Amino acid sequence: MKKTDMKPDEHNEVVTVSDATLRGFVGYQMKRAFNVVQSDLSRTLKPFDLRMLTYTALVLIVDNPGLRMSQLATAMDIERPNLVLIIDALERRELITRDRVQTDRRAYALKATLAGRQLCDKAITAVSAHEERLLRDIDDVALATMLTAMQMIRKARQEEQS
Amino acid sequence: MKKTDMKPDEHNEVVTVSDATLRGFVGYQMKRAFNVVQSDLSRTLKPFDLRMLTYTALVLIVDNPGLRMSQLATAMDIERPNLVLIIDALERRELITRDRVQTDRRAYALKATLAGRQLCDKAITAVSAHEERLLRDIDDVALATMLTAMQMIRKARQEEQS
DNA sequence: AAAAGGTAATTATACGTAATAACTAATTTA
DNA sequence: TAAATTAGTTATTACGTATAATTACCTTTT
Repeated sequence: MKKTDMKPDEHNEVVTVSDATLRGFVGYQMKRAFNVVQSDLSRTLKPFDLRMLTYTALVLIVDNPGLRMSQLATAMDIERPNLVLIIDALERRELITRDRVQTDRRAYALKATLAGRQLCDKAITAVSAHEERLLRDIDDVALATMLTAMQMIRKARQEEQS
Repeated sequence: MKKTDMKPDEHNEVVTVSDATLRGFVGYQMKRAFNVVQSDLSRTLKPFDLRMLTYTALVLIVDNPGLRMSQLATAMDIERPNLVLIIDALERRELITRDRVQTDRRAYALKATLAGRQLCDKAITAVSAHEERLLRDIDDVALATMLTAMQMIRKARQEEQS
């Protein structure tokens, strides 16, 4: 039985912690792994003054010029209210523009500025390098299998909710 | 190119959102998949009035009677201060006891009560059933590969930090 | 025995992410 | 035109995570 804590047992008390029950759960493993990936990602994005969600939003805006906020919220799978501050931050730094749509004056068309596109490119390069380093010991087939499985989990919910 | 939003294009504007750039990143896929798993887990634990972390702590205490808080924090990979409220909640509901260790009166020995063990068993059963349902379309080999890959990601950080 | 340093748990605080209700403004529909 | 809907916003709340600082206790050294 694998133990996570290997201190010597001096007082006949618990000195090793068994997570045998939890280890087989996908939720448990995924949470632990995601913590590692996320903290690596946060560190990687820090020099660009981007957070996980501002980065995601920026990439999607660069790739989809003219996007509206509600579309972006749907794509990011977050609630509209939570997108507002993210967009505010990107606009304040002049990485994106937020222009009223002529045909629907309730909506904003989001577009990346030149500075936004340049920062986005640099950030993507940095994130790629960091992921490659973090995942270098996992072979390509296993990685592809994991990515496919994770996409299936996303789809599983979509089907459940409809 | 796969699009996530399939509304009809009525005004020649962006109506589909491409996440092609992000889709290949493990961090992106894992965040999305983890959101699904976590929200399913939260719903599953709600009837037991447990959250993800109180559940994890309870299982580990049941499996490791006499555990100390600092050991539990290490095992859960969270900071000691953040464990305090979790343990408070479990103790308040009399699912665990928190007794001073005689040989080291700074520390507490954590043990599950009978009620704690019973609730834990029920919760584990419910979580197992929900995970099985969520993952039923993923074959066992792919699942095992994913679990292994996620454990390797955890180890990758350990090595980096030493 | 006293001093110095370390450890266990706690308190307070802050940040990032997520969910909800309630609101304004604009648009669509009935 | 009135009613319902949609886009975006504000405010609030909750959860998970991280750090600094504090108290109490332990261990080691002298």
